[in-house]
Order: sequence, then structure tokens, then C-alpha cells
Amino acid sequence: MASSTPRSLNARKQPIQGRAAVTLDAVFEATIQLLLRDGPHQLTTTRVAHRAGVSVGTMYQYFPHKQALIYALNDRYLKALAEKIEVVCREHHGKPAADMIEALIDIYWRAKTERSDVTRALYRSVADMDNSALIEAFAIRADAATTAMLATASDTTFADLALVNRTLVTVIFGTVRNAFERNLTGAVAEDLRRELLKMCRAYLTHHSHN
Amino acid sequence: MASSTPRSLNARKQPIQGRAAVTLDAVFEATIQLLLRDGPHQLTTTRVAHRAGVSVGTMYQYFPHKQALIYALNDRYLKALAEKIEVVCREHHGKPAADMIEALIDIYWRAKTERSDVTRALYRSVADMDNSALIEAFAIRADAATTAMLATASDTTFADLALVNRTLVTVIFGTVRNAFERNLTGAVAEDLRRELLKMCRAYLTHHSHN
DNA sequence: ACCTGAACACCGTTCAAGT
DNA sequence: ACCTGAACACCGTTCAAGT
Repeated sequence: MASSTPRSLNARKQPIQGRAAVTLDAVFEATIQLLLRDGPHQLTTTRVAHRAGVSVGTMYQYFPHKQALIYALNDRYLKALAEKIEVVCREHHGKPAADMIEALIDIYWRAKTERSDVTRALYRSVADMDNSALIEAFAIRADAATTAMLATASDTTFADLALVNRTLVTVIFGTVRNAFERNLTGAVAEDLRRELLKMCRAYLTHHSHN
Repeated sequence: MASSTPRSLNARKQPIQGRAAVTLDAVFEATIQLLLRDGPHQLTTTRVAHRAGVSVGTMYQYFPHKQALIYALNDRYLKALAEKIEVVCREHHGKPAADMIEALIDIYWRAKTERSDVTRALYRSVADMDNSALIEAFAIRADAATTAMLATASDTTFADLALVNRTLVTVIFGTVRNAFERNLTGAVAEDLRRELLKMCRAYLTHHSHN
């Protein structure tokens, strides 16, 4: 009884009417813009509301608190990313395993790098919030997509598909994140990416040898 | 001239006298305890000061603002981690490359997992703060230690040591972080760790073949 | 020389009053 | 039915007053 129930991070209501959807879009847009321009520390509810052209009270109709707004923003981003991964995975069904891995590295890397300012802003915004549910939802979709893909590899069958898949996904996503955090760019980043691919391929070869 | 100079994240003064060092320790201890118990959102300067048994004003003598406190906390943690890595690397000079990698994975994994609550609290605390300087300082120390180690491998020489080293370090650290973020524990985590080692070894073999 | 804590500006959140 | 924004509690930060 001593522990307080955490407040829900879900949005308070769904945009059912068109007007509400427009309002929501404006709020999201204002949030990301302010996040990019001034950083998470300067992101206040008043400023978001003002930039979105609504009152604070209206914002609180859609988001029960500030964290829910940031949560929703990250949710949007991760859902779009999961979508991209699913598409690429589907496109590579039946291809050789090495090609699959290359495509996976490629899409994830590009998605994070294309708008590195947005990626960075979102990474930084997410702190001080319990984002495990977001991470898990994303991981489940990504795992499903890559597992389904790997199962159809034209040149390899895996004794333990789930294990190999989890390893590859964790290594790739983790490496990209870390490379990003370390600010590796340009030629250095390209080299790393090539080496990551080599590494994954060496792992695949090793597994098909067992 | 339009951009504002960011406030320094460095501590305001160094603890020169013994009393000050004690005070600083109390503040750090209070911070980590509150972070663990209530999370970063509930971490207020008033509460930290109260728990540390000092006044807010005193805290502001040592830290120019709240972020500097969190920055210093993470700095301590990363310096201790770098220290551990340096020790392990030194201990493995002259060993086979595969053993080196195993030791590196082991120490990093253990350091993050041993007090997973602390690791998680620090990850979450760091947001909304520019931590790139911290990350970079840590990366430089880790890179130096692992490069020096790999250069002495008894069974392998590397055509491009810097590249291989950067790849290994980025992959390992990134994977551990991602595994951690995905909340992989117990047998699943153990399996992943074993696979990560296999993968790094396969990569090493591939490189010595070239 | 160092510490204190009331005071200030501003933030997150609410809710009575508007339309 | 939905929106507004003044009001409230509380936070980060300062600084005159203490020792």
C-alpha cells in the first residue's frame, strides 16, 4: 500500500473528430519543434500549447500530464520505425540470409541517421519516464518481422531460430544506438557499419557450420 | 550571437577540505537513494538537500544547478567503469584474442547487471542533459585500454587494429545496453551473452583469415 | 569563510467560468 | 460539449542575513 500507483502514460482521449486530430497534430508538431530547437529542459506545457495555438487546458484534455505527451511522441516514432522494419523484412522473404541481415542493418541505420537531430531529441526526451512498455512493444513487432523473414532464408536453416534472431536483432539495434551515442559519423560510421555486417555474416556462417 | 552559451555542467568547486568531501559524499548518496526509490521525476533539489542533511544553498555551492549534480553522479559511475575495464584489459595482455573478448564482455556485462537498479536509474537520470562529453571521455579510455590489449594478442595480428577494436567495443557495449533496455534477464540473457561471444569470435576468425 | 532558508520567477496541473 | 486561462502548489535557484 505504500507504493503509489503510477499514473497512466496513455493519452486521455482519442481524436475522434477531425478537429481534434488536427489539434493533436499541431501539439505533436509543436513538441518536436521545441524539442529540436530548445531541448527537453526548455520544453514546457505552456510553450507547447502556445506554439500549437491552443490553451494549456485543451492540451490536458488529450494528455493527462506532460510525460504522456512525450510518451505519445515516442510511441509514434517507434511505430513508424516498426512499420518500416516490417516492410523491409517482408520484401526479403526467401532471400539469402546475408542479404536479409544487410537489409535489416541498412533500414535501421538509415532510420536513425536520416534525421539524427530528431533521433537524438527523442532519446533525450524519453528519460525520466518509464519507457519499458514502448521498448517492449517495438521489440515484439521487430522480432516477429525478422523471425518470419529469417525462417524463409533460401540458403540457411537455423537449429535455434529464436536465439539467432534475438541475438542478431539485439546486436544490430544496440550497435547502431551506441554508434549514434558516440557520435560516429561519416567514414568512421560507414566503416563500422561494414564491419557490423561482416560480423553478422561470420556469425551466420558459424551457425550453419554447427 | 543568438545562441545562448550553455551553462557549465562541471561542479562549482572541488572538495578540498575533508568536511566538504563528506558533504559531497552525502549529497551523492542521497541522490542515488532518492533516484532508486522514487525515480528521476521525484528527484528535487530540496529533497536531496534534506536527505543529505544540508541546506539547498549549500548544495548550490557545489553544483551550479541540478543537472550538474546528475552529471557528476554519472561521471563518477563511468569513471569507475572505465577503471574496471582498464584493469581487466591490463590483466589480459598477451592472452589469445578470444580470451580477451570474453573478458571484456564479461566485465562490462557484470558491471551493468550487478546493480541493475542503479544502472537503470542512471540511464533514466541522464536524459534532458547533454551527456556527450561524458560518453566521449569514457569511450576514449575504453578504446585505449582495449586497443592496447588487442595489440598484444598472442595468436592474432590485425591489419587494421583501430577498426577491429572500435567495432568490437561498439558492438559489445551497444548489445549489452540494448539487452538491458529490453529487460532480458536470466537464461535468455545468458544465452544472448554466449551468442555475442560466438559472434565476436567468428568476427575475429574472419579477420585473421583475410 | 561558509551555511541557511525565505523569497522569486516559473512550471505542471486544475477547474470555475465562459462559449 | 469543448475551450480558456487565472489560480494553486511546488520546483529550481538566488542572496541577504546569519555564524
